[in-house]
Amino acid sequence: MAIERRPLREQIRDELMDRLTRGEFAPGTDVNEAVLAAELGVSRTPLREALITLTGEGVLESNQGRGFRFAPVSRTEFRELVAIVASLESLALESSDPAHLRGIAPRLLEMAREFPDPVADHATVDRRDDEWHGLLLSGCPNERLLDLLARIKAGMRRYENLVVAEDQPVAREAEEHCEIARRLLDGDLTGATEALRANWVGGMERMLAHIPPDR
Amino acid sequence: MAIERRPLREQIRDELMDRLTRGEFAPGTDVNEAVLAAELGVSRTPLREALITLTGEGVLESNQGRGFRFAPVSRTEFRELVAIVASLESLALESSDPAHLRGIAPRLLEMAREFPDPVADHATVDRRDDEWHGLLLSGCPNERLLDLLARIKAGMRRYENLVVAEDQPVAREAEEHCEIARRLLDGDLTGATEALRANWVGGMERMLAHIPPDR
DNA sequence: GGTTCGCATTTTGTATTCAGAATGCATAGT
DNA sequence: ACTATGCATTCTGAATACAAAATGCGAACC
Repeated sequence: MAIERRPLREQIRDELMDRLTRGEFAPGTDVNEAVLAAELGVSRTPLREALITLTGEGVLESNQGRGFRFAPVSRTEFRELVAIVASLESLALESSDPAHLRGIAPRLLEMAREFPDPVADHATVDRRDDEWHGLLLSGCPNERLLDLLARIKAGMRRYENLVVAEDQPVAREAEEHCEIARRLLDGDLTGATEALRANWVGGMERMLAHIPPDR
Repeated sequence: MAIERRPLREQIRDELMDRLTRGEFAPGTDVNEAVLAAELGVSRTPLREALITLTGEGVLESNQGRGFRFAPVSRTEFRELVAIVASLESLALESSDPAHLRGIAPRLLEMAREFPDPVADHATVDRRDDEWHGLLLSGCPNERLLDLLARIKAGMRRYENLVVAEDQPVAREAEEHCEIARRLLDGDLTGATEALRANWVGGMERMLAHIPPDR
């Protein structure tokens, strides 16, 4: 067993992302460094380093003298982020080996089909969705692109807690995934890319209903 | 005059980027925190915070126990970055107001025409190129996208020092800019986007000649 | 009563200190 | 002569200490 040797700041960053995913931090809330550091059992130094990393990912904001706070959500920003991710995932798909895509298509289809299981909580749905997109992009050779996508998606995580799982939207999402998988199975890369874009735009609209009007 | 009130870490980050642009740091070199901090006249704490920020932008790498080093260059990574930036700038162009684009097109054309002035050093050429792309994207309403582009381009800066200014490539670059501007003038957004992609790919190929083969 | 000034408290921003890991060299052993 | 081990040195990683800015409250003044 290789023992864990990562800087504290990274472990802290991950822990904070976990807590964020669990809904422990509301957007707009500010961070009290001393309290949070004590809670995590570390000193302020590596905590601040993690906070700075998360700021770079758009999860937090910082203001001179006022410290860090969890970035507030806004419909505008959400639309902006979705546009970016849709573009980047499209690029990732286009750069992937077509043969590989055809190879994973059956599994993608399968995953999409078993998607709308008993109306699970949104955390489970989101995790499944992430897995699916992860597999979809698994053949992309552009490592920087995958890194970038991961970082941007981290910045979007705070939007996921706003919605409650609903039957109909989840079914729609699954249907769109099936569509993409079918195109890949046919070797229709252009069509798949188009469907992927549509999936993001559709998902965005389904989400937007749950995001309060802007600032 | 509004007096400067920014965290040291940000000022340090900018200063380091300046020095990087001036070619003071070779890719692959590692950072000695104590020395650099003394040189900048600050303590290691805000310096490290700046280093962490730059790591998030791809300018530096960090290894447990071994500190930070300027990320080495590689043809592969360069290609990856160009693909990303090309996609994102295309998206930015497509999200811009067509009327605004038509409005700035004349100025873009003008700038492109006066581009190949007496064979300036590459720093000047790069600065001009940045200005041009900056104006091109000035109408993009997607702020997150512009932020992201700025960060990714920061990560690409270290490639700019590898090339020496040459007459012919600079002329080619200018010609491509003219092409893009003309399309915008005609209101041909699709064509402009295509030409922009071509410009990035072309620029990449012109650069690749100067980047040593991979690791 | 309301507003403003000033002080106390809290919290962030930066510096300094301490601890532990990595590197390099010298020496001892084969 | 070459390898391996131990030690000294150097540097990073993390914690603590200090300084400065922001916030909140209360009293004095209008």
